[in-house]
Amino acid sequence: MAYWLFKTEPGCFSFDDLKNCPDMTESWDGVRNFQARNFLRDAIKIGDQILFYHSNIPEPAVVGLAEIVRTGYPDTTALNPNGEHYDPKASSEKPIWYMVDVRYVKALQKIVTLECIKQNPLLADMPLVKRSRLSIQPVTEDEWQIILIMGGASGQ
DNA sequence: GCCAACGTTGGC
DNA sequence: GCCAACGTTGGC
Repeated sequence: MAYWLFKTEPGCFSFDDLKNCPDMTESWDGVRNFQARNFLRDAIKIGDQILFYHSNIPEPAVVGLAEIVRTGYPDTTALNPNGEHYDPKASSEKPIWYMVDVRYVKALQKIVTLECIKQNPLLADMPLVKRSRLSIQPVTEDEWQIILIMGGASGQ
């Protein structure tokens, strides 16, 4: 089992949106970055655990936990010319882009802000700190445990 | 809203 | 295949 950090702008899709979706699953579509695509297509497995991160807001932070319920499959939003994620190079034969399905697990007791993550030397190697633009990032087990402790959700 | 970082594109 | 230009992301 592996750990990941998924970034989202809450104005676009928030952790509450995930919590409130009727069937408790939501497709993670619209990823248009090759490195993140490779994680979605090749590396992410069912049951992998996710840190859900809100970006592009005054206080960016990890706000909750989610998990993978379906592994990578073609992202058909790339095929819709009227959609905002349209990519004219994609086709049903060559989808280029992939998505996964995720399920809400639980909110953290307290959010773990980027500021706090930056202050912790044990988290200095996280891509979030070093290469913040990557939208899907691997998280080590140590980093996962530390962030859960900081968020008041350890040992569960 | 600014701008630095960085991924992608395209001319050569 | 290099690299400058361009577009996007995301912290501030």
